Formats: sequence, C-alpha cells, structure tokens
Amino acid sequence: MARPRISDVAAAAGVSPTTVSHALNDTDARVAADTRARVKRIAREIGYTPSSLARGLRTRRTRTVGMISDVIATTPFAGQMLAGAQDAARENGHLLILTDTGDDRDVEREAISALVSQQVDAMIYATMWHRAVDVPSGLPSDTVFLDCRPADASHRSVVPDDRAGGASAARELVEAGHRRIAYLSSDDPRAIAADLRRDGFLEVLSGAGISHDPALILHGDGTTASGRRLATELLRLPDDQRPTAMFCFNDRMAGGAYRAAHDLGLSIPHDLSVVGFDDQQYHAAEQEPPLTTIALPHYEMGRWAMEVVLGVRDADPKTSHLMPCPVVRRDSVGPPPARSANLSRRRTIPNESAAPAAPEP
Amino acid sequence: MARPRISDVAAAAGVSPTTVSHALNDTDARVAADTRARVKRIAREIGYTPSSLARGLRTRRTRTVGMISDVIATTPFAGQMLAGAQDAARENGHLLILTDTGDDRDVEREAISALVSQQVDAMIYATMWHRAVDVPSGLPSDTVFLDCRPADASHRSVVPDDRAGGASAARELVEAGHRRIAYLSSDDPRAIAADLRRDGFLEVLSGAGISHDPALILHGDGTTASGRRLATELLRLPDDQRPTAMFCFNDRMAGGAYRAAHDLGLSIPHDLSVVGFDDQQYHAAEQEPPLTTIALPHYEMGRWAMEVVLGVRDADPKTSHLMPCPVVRRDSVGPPPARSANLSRRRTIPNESAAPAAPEP
DNA sequence: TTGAAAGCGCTAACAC
DNA sequence: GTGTTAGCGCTTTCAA
Repeated sequence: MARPRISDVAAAAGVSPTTVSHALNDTDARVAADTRARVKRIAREIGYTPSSLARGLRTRRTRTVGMISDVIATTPFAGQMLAGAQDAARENGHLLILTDTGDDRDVEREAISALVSQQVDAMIYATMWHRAVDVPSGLPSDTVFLDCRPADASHRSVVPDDRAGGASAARELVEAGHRRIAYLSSDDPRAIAADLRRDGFLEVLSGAGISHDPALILHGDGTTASGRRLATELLRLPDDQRPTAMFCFNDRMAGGAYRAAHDLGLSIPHDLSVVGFDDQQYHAAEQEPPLTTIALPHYEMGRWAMEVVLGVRDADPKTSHLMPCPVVRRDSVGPPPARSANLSRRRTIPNESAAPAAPEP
Repeated sequence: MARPRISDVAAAAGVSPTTVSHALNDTDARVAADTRARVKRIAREIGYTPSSLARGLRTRRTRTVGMISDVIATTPFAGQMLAGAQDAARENGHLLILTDTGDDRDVEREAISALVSQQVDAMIYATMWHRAVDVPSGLPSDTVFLDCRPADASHRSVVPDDRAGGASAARELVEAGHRRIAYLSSDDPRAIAADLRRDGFLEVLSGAGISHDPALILHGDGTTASGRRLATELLRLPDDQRPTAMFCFNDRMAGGAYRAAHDLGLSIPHDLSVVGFDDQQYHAAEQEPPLTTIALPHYEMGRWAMEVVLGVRDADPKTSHLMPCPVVRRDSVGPPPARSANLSRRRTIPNESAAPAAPEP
C-alpha cells in the first residue's frame, strides 16, 4: 500500500485538498473548527504524514539545516556542540543534516554542493577546535561559523573566549595564594587558543604583581605524555624555582601533570595545584582528585550558532561572538605548600622513579 | 538572482530540459557526446545545481539516510560509528540526516516521523552501547539496528561480538602465563555486554584448566573510581590469593586499576597485567604504559549498517551480525611476577597510601 | 468557509 | 538523438 497523500485525506474527509492543508497546518483560521478537527482525526487514522519534499518544493523552505564539520561528530572532544545545535534545531522544528569532511577540501566541496542541492534553509560551518579558517567557496553568505572564525571576517561566528578563560585559570591560582605558576602550553601551530589563553594568563599574573618568568612557560603537543614530561621537568627544579601550581593547555596534559606529581611523591592539591582546560567529558571529573578546569562552552556555542542561523537570535555580523568559558571548581587547587612542610621533607626528588617519564609518542 | 533551473540551462544550451537531464545524469547514452559536453559546460558556467527536492519528488528517492540514535553524536564514546556510517554513505552518494534523541521516547517518535516525512531512503537505529531495544513504532521494516538488537529479532542488526572479545582478553592473559585472573565487571543492568564478556572469559579459563573463582569477579559501575576501588580490594588480598592479572569491563575501569597498582607501588606489567575493553580513543593509548585492550569495532559496525541499509551488502535478516572485537596489543600485559621476586619484597601492602581509594561518585 | 487551478523543478514515458 | 507531455504531492492565489 502506498503512502497516503493529501488527496486521500481529502477524499476520506469529504473536503478538498486545500482545506486539508489549511486544517493541518493551522493556517487560515477561517476553516471551521469541526472541519479542522475531523480532518485531523482522519489524517491520523489513515497515517498521513505530509511529504516534506513536496512541501519544500512548493514553499522553498525545507526545515533542515546543514552542518559541515571537520571531524566533530567522529572524534570524542566536541560532541556537545552537536548536542547544542541539535536541541536548538529541534526546538525550532528543524532537522540536522550532518557531514564530517575529515578536513578534506574535496569532500568539503562535495558536501557543500550536496547541501545546497538539498536546499537546506541554513548552514553551519564547524570545526573541532578554535581556529581561523579559509572560507570555502559555495557557502551561503548567511552561514554561521562555529568554533572557528573566517579568516576574512565575512561571516557571523562564535568562538570560545579563550583569553578570558586563561585569565580565569590564572585568577583561580593567584587567589589561592600561588606566585610561581607555570603554563604548560601547546605548540600546535593551528591552535590559536594556546596563545590566547597564555595572554589572559599573563595579564592576570602581571595585574597581581607577579613578574613573567619565561622558564615557567613550556610547550608540549597536547598529549598526556607531553604534560607528564613537562611537569616532571618543572617539578625537578630547585626548591626556590619550582612552581607551586600549573595551568595546563588541556585536561589531557593536566592528567600528565597528575602523573608526574604522583611519580615524585607529590600530592595534589597539597604539594601542587593544577588547573586544566576543556572540562573534557568523562575525563576531568574522573581524575583523582577531580580536576579543576576551565570549561569549553561547546553546548552553548552549538546552540548559539543554530539559533542565529535560524534567525531566532541576533548576532553582530562583523565580529566573532566570544562565548565565556566558565571555571569548573573541583579539587585540584589549594593553597601553596608551606615552605618547610610538605615539600621540604621531599627536597631530594628521586631520579629513579618507578616509571620514568615516557617519550613523546 | 534566483537559483538557476534546468530550463535555464536548456535555454542557454539550445536544447530541451529533457536533454539536459539526460546529459547531466549520464543516463541515456543516446545523447550525442558533444551535446553532453556542451550541456555540462554550460551548467557549470551558470552554476546550476539540480534541486534534490524536485528530483526526489519525481523519483521517490532522496539519496538521504536517516539515523536515529540515543546519544551517539553527543557523547565521546562511539563517534566512530558515525564515521563509518558517514564514509559508507558518502561513497554511495548519500547524505546522513542525524537525530540524537537523548533516549527520550517522545523525541524519538517525532524524529522518526520527521525522517519519514523527509522520505529518507533508509534508516539506521543506533545506540551508544550494545543493548536490546524495544522497536519503536513507525520505523520502516528495512531499518538496520546498529550496536543494539531489536528485542523481537524483527530487523537486521549488527553488534560487537562481546563474548569472543572476552575470550580474546582471557586468552591474552592465559597465554602470558597467568592463572589467577580477575574480571572487573560492570553491574549496569542495561549493559548486556558485561555478561557476554564474562562468559567468553570464563570459557577460555576453563578451557585452560583454570577453575572458576567467584571471588575474582567483582562489579563496579564503569567509572575510573570504581575500577580503582575494586582493584585495590583485589591487590590487598593475601599473596596466594591476589590476582596477577585483571581483565576490565572498560578502559576507564582499567585506568582505575592502573591507579590502584601505582598507589600500592606495583608496576604494570611487571607486577600486574591489565587488559581493558573499548580501545577508547585518546584514552587507552595514552595510558602509561599504553593499555592492551579489546577494541569495540565501532567504525566497522557503522560502515556495515550503512552498507546493508543501502543494499550494497547482504545481511541475514534473522540474526544479529556479530562484529569481531580485535585485540589491540600494547604494553600492559606481561608474564606473571616470579613468586619470590617483585611481589614478595612488597608483601606488606601499605594501608596508608598517599591517596586512599576514592568513594564512588 | 470552502474549492479550483496553477505551479514549485525535475524525470519518465513516449513520440518524433 | 532530441523534444513533448504529464505528473510526483504539496501550498497558494483567487474565485465562489
């Protein structure tokens, strides 16, 4: 049996297709209340679902939005952007068509044209981490960029406020009393976030009268192993140079710092305070002790992008919207160790720890 | 300027719309080669993209497939299923329409009807972890279930071969020489995988002539903290009862076991061997030492489901396809410790470890 | 308050 | 080898 059409409903209800359309769409209040009710009942009875295709062809609106992303859906880091975008789409009666391009320009081109061909009402261009992107051709001009900014400021966009996030991290540590605070950064050239966070971090330090010590800013590659290596290096510094706190580029590196501290017999937060970044799901909260970190507002950014692109929220077309990165306080920050207490009785840091720092993978 | 239509191309090329259609779709070899070339060139020049809507209305095929999932896209565990499904969709010229329902039955119902209304060519029903599901009404009968099996065996489905995976884990340990092997399981009642893995595990043990010791099977909740608690308990057992190896329900629990061993001054794999499950991205490989684990074949299952639903691969309609879970050998498995060596000189397990086992969250 | 007619953009059937 | 015609299923004038 074929899928019922509007004319089937019309015939069964003894009215015209026009009336069925009006009744079902709650448009045109002129339809008599009882007619409307009857039509709706019959439609339900015979299992009528309007064809979005036919409707879209006629109205030129499909109630779908296309999302082009590099690897968001297929990587474990930024799924909450999808969650935010999807929730907002659903609330506004839209469906999400998703294409992960794997960062391949050819796939991307095809995906864009497929979405245009589908006549999606709107498009979102998203990346897994905050970066500047060249605008691919063929993208509609009202496309919203999510977690990236177009190199030429040509489109609306939303990115995390990494600079303010870095400042929050520093403030968290400074207010706990720390003065020697390291920043374990990432040297991935694509990650503009690393420098932004550092800027915010240094700004707060200098505001607190703490002079900038370049030896306390180290660069890794974002992995746990690199965090561990860097932190070990720092913790082996002589007593009067050793940082009492570390701000890490991401939660994975913070995990490495945990490991380094543990290996050296140092406890967190008593001997060392640590602040991460990302609030990575199922990661930050599961550390022991649970990691204090700065959350990347993935969900909020995803929702923002969808609401803007759907027109239910306004956005400045000329500047990136900066989404705040909230502090998530858990248990890895405490006051710095009293000079003579904890740390001093461990002055001699063992060099033959059970498991030596691992080389980078 | 409005979007160009097929008639615009036809006019510019001096042919009829029919010819344009044939030329562009490479259908109907009867079109003259030069006509075809000219039409294609002109179409490109004026930026013509066929309307999928109009085409779909006419052909009743939309080249889209709908995917209903609980929380796959928005959670960090199973994104590779999407990757596999997407790759296969793209290879076959299809687009993926994705809906995460958040496991909400109402949202699910709406999503199904929205997808039907979009006239997707096919549908995949997917869950984040292996389980049995009640088939929602309204789902087309050729829907493929991904990472779950319909309670009534009414649809085609693919799930991981957890039982064989558990067997592989046991074999890995038995072959390394272990005889006292614990299984840190999960007691989440929805996770049928936990029991399946246990069955495979026990089977291999008994095949190796190792008698089943119920005291070596413990249940946690899948978190790192629970793994740590359970492992600590086990490692404090008297020397002759203490397991020399642990098979963990997932990589997170294995991480907890690492932590427990480390706290007790035990090194992996010298004092304790560990095998995880999942091969969780950016997790298992980043452990120190890198974790030997059983991979959940997410990518392969996603691809399988898409290929079956698109008809490019056959599947038995009456039985779940069991996808193998390959062993990923890294560095957490070694021979059991020699009796008098490592372990014995640590016979007295410290009770006042720096950080006591954390309570469950 | 309801209905008839036209048309969204395409392709399939059939003619030429 | 190419063109004419009809129609996919809906909504939107416009008329009754």
